[in-house]
Amino acid sequence: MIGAMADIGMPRSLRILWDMEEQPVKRPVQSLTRERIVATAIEIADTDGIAALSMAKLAERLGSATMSLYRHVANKEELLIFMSDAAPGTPPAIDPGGDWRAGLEVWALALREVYLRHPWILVINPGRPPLDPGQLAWADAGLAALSRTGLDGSRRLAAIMAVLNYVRGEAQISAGLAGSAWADEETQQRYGDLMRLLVTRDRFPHLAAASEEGAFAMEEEADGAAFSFGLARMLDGIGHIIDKS
Amino acid sequence: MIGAMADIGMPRSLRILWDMEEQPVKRPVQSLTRERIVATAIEIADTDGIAALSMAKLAERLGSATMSLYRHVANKEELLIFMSDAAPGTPPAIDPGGDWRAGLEVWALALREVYLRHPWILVINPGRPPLDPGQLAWADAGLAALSRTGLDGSRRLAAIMAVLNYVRGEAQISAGLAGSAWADEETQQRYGDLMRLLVTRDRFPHLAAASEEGAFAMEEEADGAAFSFGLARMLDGIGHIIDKS
DNA sequence: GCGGCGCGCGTACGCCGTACCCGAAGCGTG
DNA sequence: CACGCTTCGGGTACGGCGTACGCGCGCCGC
Repeated sequence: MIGAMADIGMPRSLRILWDMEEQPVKRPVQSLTRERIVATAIEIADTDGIAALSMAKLAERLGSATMSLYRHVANKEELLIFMSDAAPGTPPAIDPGGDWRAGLEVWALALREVYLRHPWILVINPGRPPLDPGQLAWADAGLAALSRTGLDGSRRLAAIMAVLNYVRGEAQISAGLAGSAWADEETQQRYGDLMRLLVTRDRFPHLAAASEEGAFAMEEEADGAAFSFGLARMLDGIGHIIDKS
Repeated sequence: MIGAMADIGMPRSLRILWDMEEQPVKRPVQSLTRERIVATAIEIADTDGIAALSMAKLAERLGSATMSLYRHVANKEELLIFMSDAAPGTPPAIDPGGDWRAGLEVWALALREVYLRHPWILVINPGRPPLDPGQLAWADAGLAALSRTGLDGSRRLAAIMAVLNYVRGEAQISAGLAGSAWADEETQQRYGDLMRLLVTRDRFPHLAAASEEGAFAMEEEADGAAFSFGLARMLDGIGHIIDKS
């Protein structure tokens, strides 16, 4: 099977990821392993941001020389692929027999949590469809929630992709703000002030109207509220076609 | 007013952006202008990708020395902010009196087009809420579509943010694939083969079930279809609360 | 005429990813 | 036991990046 993959022209990174699953251990003792490298890289990216992750810094944290890393990863891009396969962990177990909406909501919330804990996943662009074991496991978990809904296969897939896209988009903005200088409360106060200053009725009439109704006061509350609202609308929409099918 | 902004502690980049609007021209002749720099930077990022945009390359394209750019932008990060303000252009004019759903759909499609034309917008993380004139104009256009729906201000804002988040998430994945080696048809064929090879019933039961129903054959068609499906679900969900209000 | 200032530029520095080559240790084979 | 091969960790070196800093030129108001 692995051979077949090579024939098809699977990228090196994916071959390694799937090989790993097939033949679990059987390695000689070695101080530097891919697992350790990837785990440490994730640590750095989580705490200091993806921009602070350099091969030199990573090696220093591992107590090794920079170039030694290249025994285990082909280059930095491959390291990032390994990182984004490992970081999400295992998806929540969704009961295929349970309520589809509750299941999908759990799934979406877990996914958002992953993105908020590892915001750099949203920044590194895979440039290819999800084919690593990690991503497929998450897709499978999402589909589990919809398995008894009567939707056909392509609809089920389209539905979880829609939810995933929404979660991804929201998380990216949310994570971007959380990790910046705009996170603290005082600066958010300033944001409201600036908004009221810049949004005038003649320039942005509809924005001004919403602002006068207190839209931006609302926005200052827990950002989870905005996320839940959008998610609920998406689930409403999915429910709409489930009822009709 | 500009003074007030400075008092509040507005970042330099935003002050420039809004200043520009207030006092239109009145500049001496100068060969290097911020407008020209930003426009050329956008050109490079669009055609060669954001990774290919360096200050040196930009200067070369402009026929100037690298360090001359720093007379007009504080640093590269500020340049990126200027770029993402300018690139989206003016939003489509939405008739506030028209059908809200049609209006929002036009808005979402235009937004997606912006993201596909300038994929780098999705990669650079603003790290702050949208406060530049460009972003606010788009928000205003989106809100126009909902102005007669009976939703209150914060709901209208939450609704367009939900749509924006979805569009953003979808565009990011879609743009990532479009610009990669997986774009051509032959490789997509391989993607289907790999999928069928890796997705086994014991490992990913629900994914396998969807696959057997031809979910991945469907996925190979125009990616616009998947986008429209998710957007329709989101709009269905928004319609659901409009009807109830 | 002249001082100041805005503009474009050149040099230099530290950090980045990584190509390339070397030495040491463990292994099966003669 | 000797030997070569393979595998692993490391060191050096290079080109490219963003940008701090200082210089000279030309235009402007006085």
